[in-house]
Amino acid sequence: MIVIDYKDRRPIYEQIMAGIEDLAARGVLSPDSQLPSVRQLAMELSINPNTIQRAYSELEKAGVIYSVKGKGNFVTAEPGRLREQKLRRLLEEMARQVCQAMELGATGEQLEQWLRQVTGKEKEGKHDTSH
Amino acid sequence: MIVIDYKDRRPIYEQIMAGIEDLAARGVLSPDSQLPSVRQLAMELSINPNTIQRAYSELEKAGVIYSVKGKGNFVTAEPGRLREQKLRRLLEEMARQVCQAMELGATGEQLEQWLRQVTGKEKEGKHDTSH
DNA sequence: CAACTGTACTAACAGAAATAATACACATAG
DNA sequence: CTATGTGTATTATTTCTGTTAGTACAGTTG
Repeated sequence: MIVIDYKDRRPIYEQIMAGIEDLAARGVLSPDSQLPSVRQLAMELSINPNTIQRAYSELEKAGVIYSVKGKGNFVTAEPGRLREQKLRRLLEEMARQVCQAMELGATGEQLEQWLRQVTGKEKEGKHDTSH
Repeated sequence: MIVIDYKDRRPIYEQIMAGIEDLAARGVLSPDSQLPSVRQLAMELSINPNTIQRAYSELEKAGVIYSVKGKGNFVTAEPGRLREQKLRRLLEEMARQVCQAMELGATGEQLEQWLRQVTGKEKEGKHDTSH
């Protein structure tokens, strides 16, 4: 379910964090459901257990999961709350990029037209990012 | 003019590249204008000359600047062309983020409304990124 | 007890970034 | 020609982060 991309600049433990957050946000992992154990996931992904441990402990610190000694790691976050949170951060970042785009000469009208194109294609199920 | 942020994940040489690209894109550095020398800029930023050298050589490989032995480094790119290029890459990234936002539950209408708010505030000169 | 869990710890390794110290080639002002 | 400022190249060293490896210990469960 989780895929590691070694070309990705982000370290492995962050990719794992993002992968689990994503599963939790989409409801594939519902609250209180159990995650694979540190050693098991390390086996599946062919990486060191310590790396999984790091991802899990940081996810716990972020409030996404909780752990019980001797039992396992479990999901804390509800999909709705998580999606809300991720969306909010995404929009913050996009707002900065919109400002940057306007500094580069784009007008509000151009951006609105561009957005309609993108959202339009999105509705049709295709993910065409070419221009 | 160029500021180095040590909290930034990007390496110093990339921050320098981005800084110079930015100055060239905004026309502060026009084509054929001379950049500070490797050693001088290293002094100003209190970093090693080799780091500047790396930034310059990669900028040359990217076609943003050119260098003349014994004379110095000079700007190649025209502001217009650079802005165009940067804007295109920015929109590609934003398109991916729009898709992601819709996966998180945002509708096209919500995004359009959101965009009008952002572009509206931008016109007024304020950079308010709060929700 | 055995076989799972999480957790902690130390040591070693790998890669990238940055520094340090030279050295050499070219341009130009004096 | 010399001195000084350019770019360029090279090698070694350092530093930091991420990752691996191995071991150990504590709690849970059948």
